[in-house]
Amino acid sequence: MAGAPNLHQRIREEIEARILSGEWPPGTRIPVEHELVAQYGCSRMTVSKALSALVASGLILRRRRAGSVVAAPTQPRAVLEIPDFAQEAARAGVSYRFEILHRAVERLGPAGARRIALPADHEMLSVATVHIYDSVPVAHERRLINLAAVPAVLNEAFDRIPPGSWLLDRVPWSGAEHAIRAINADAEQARRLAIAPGAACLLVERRTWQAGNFITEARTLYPGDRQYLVGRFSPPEGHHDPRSR
Amino acid sequence: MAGAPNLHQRIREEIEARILSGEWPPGTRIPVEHELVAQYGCSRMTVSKALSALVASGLILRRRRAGSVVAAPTQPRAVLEIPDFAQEAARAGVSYRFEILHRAVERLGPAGARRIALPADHEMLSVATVHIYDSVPVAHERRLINLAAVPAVLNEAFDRIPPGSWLLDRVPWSGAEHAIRAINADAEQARRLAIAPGAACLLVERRTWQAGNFITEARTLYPGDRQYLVGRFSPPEGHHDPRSR
DNA sequence: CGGAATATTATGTCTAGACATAATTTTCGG
DNA sequence: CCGAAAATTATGTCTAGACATAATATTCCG
Repeated sequence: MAGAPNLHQRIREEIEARILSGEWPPGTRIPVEHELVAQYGCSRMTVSKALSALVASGLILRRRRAGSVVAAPTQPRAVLEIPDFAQEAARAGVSYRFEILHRAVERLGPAGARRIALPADHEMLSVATVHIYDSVPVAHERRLINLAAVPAVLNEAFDRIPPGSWLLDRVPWSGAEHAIRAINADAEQARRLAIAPGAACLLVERRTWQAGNFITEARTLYPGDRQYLVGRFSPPEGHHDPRSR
Repeated sequence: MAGAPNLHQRIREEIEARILSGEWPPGTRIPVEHELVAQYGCSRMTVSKALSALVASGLILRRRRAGSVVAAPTQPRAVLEIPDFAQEAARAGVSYRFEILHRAVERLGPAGARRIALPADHEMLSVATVHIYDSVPVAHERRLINLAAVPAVLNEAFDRIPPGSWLLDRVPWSGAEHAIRAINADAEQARRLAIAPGAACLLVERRTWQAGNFITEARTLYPGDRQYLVGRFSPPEGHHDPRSR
């Protein structure tokens, strides 16, 4: 008798509410499945589905025989979106263009090898790009692309699509690593971004892998006076709006 | 036929592998459930569980009658951990202490009201803290705590536990909002963090709500020359290591 | 031929059982 | 009283069905 009732979702939400409201603090034992079965008048499978979802979202822990307990709050986290420049500009209603400042095949040096945790001497395509919204430069990007993993990149001129979008469309990735830092812009960077030398900038490093093979590294510099990166997060995995619930 | 076999997980992993390897690019139709049932010799419930997990992780989309298809890659994201200073120091094997630089009850001014999206004039406890690892200041934090939501904070001296940890332990939160920026340290901030005036710093703003009520805002300033914030992320929700798979 | 009614299909949710397994409790023997 | 063996319990996984629903195919009729 189903198709829409979504009873398991209702169970999930009611337990979730009690946890988030503080009624059930961390460590509280959740009613055992067979009690919930009696309470909701459904089968154990339905209850189990609700509890599984709560486990997946990190709100509860289930242990055989010991029962289910409310999990300790996880360390706060923010989700940092790394937008595609063209898409972001389109949504904001501004024009977008980019310029390729540099393009060369290089061998990976010792500094890069350390960052990427890869033996040096791998052949990389090195590309420097500046991204421009309505004639205002918004980001400066230096990118390394592993030629062994993406040989086709040699045939791409990047005259219509910037390297980041080109890779995102073509090359699947299964793992990524990010680092975020603040740096003072040097003379070259300041000129490219049309800001004062020494101005604080956000540097986002992003490295991606596919099946254990290094694909690409992007080091993107954003002027720091604009609040480019905003993340929202609700405990642990739910998709609630902030300011609700 | 149960208890450990985890067949649904195996099905999930095999489909996942085909998607991540590029064998099934976005838009590819996944074999319909009854084909998977035949292929794995299990019930439809088991297959459905595997596919539900793939939906939850954003790898596939399921539409009635239309079948399941591989989802378009989501926008890259990084997960930014916001560590508890004491815990982080303990893990790193360094000593931790903090100093309260300022503490006062204030009414929310217009600038704060704009950031928090709350009417001004709310009573807030304002606290400024500096966090120190092995006598090196690692962060400067200015915090506002909503007295209407957390009146008990008036009785807390913060002589043993810093305000952030105190709140995390006591007050549940259900929504948060973050902003990340780079700024040049002013004279006061530079002095507190023992860095050069004008040095680039990372400013992380974090605002939390509970049941629609504003709880607290923390504006934490990190010296930018150290790479404090590292996020890792795998598409969309898996917990794979980078450099594997 | 075009639009409306109908049939088909794949997923969505659910039930009422089953056996498996891990961890705790209880029992029992020394 | 203590430690080992056995019973108990709660979750973990699974099955073979069921009806519901949304979207697409097909048929039918004017």
